[in-house]
Amino acid sequence: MAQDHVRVRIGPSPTGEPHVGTAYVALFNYAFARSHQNGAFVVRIEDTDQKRSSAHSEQAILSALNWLGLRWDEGPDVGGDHGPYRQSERKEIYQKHVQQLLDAGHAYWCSCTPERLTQLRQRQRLLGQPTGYDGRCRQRDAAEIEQDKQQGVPAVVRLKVPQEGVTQFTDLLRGPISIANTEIDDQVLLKSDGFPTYHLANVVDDALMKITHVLRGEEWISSTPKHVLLYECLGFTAPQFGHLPLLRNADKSKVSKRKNPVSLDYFRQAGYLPQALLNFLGLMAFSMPDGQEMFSLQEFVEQFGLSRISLGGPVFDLDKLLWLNGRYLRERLSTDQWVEYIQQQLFCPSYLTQIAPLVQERINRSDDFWQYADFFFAGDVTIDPSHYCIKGLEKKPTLKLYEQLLDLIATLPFQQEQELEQQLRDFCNKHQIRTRDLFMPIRLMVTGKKATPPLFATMLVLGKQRCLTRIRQAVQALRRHSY
RNA sequence: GGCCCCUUCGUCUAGCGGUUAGGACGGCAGCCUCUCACGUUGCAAACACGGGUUCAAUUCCCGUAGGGGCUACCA
Repeated sequence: MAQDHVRVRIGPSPTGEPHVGTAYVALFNYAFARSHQNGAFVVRIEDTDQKRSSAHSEQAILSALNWLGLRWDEGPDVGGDHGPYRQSERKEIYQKHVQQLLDAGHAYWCSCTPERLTQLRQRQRLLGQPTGYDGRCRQRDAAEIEQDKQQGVPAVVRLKVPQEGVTQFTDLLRGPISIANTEIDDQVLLKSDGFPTYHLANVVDDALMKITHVLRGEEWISSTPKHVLLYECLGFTAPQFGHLPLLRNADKSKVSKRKNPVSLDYFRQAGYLPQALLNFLGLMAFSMPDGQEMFSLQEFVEQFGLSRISLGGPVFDLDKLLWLNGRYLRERLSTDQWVEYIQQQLFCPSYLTQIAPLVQERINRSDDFWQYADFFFAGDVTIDPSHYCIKGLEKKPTLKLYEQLLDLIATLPFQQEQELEQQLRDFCNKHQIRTRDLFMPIRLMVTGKKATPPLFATMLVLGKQRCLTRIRQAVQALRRHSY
């Protein structure tokens, strides 16, 4: 019996917060699978970057997708016939295929140093040539390679891309796309730590997992020819590719946490309903035949079709999401359901338990609770932007400083109060500002108040995403404000 | 710099050769109303530009411009 059912997958990389882009691509894959007879939707964890991947992040991503109600048929948690579904558990499989490529002469060992590669790229760029590996290690004989290996010289395996010809594929959404092979780099397939790169792992897994259609972000278009070549070299039939337009910031750049809230945890936490967020994502690059803008996942699936996808990169517009969420709140939820939602999402005991000790020691009557705790629940805490000024600092350097602060905070773990405090103190030191001159504005940004529980504990309870969002909002207000 | 992708109101989009270029968010104005919100009615607002093809181009083709992505031992 021929296996011709549609199988699609998403391959989130567990390297941080669950990203709204992941949800967007997941939604379209889900809809594609569900709109076909016996279509399968697979989740595969692409954790080949040892340094950045974490189990915590993987958990957060799966949990966020679950929150949205996108159920998958196969995945690391639910299993399936094509597992394991975590790339870090498939190392031998990749190893085997790398060997196959090596034996067939489609790949070769390369021990060029990062320094040489950097120089090479600089030179190529200067000459207006495509940047890429120059093939120096292509001709090395077995003895040389063996010698390197004995001496423990770090080496990678590269794909031997043909130096002539053109590689073509047909994008499901855009038609034929072709790229000259001279433009294709001898891609690294196996890193020196023994892990595969995305390109190898992805191709091998999609083939072995019998994926029929690859719907992924547009950012992958230019590496698709590499993948096509890899399928050929490995003797696999390539799946069909469709590249979805990228979600954008207001300035049209690829949506990013610097310019937008992008963490699914943020949306959950900020009181967006999963149905509303999903609906909104479904409005990105897609439209219903009848123009309907409010629809369930079920309805989306029923009407879904690749031909209804538009290609301009949609700006992720919070205003419209907000409006849509409002409609769900008042049109789709009964009072009882909303009460339940509030209890679970806003006043859930575990959250209150974090807040209570901070407030308890500074009040005399429990109804003063709000006075010290409102900002733990409020969405918007903006106050007069003049409060965000830093003593003795002009507007421009102040804004710059806040940008750097945002960058710093974005990288902090938000686990321990002392660590957070230390990092922010170091930040002050580095920029030669007195801590009190920075900490009060931060306090006002994240709480809207001068008197609050200790700043760092407060920030931890609020969580990184909310802190970032509030500071970002405050900085924008300050930018518009004249000194 | 090189390669690739994209281009309808500020934003999300409909349109698949002949339309007064439609809807939604946001904006503005009116109505509703004890306030606010909701709701509702109306208004302003777009086919990037230049060549073709065609009786006819927003729609098809080619350029230009603009935007975006990629250019890692990250995905």
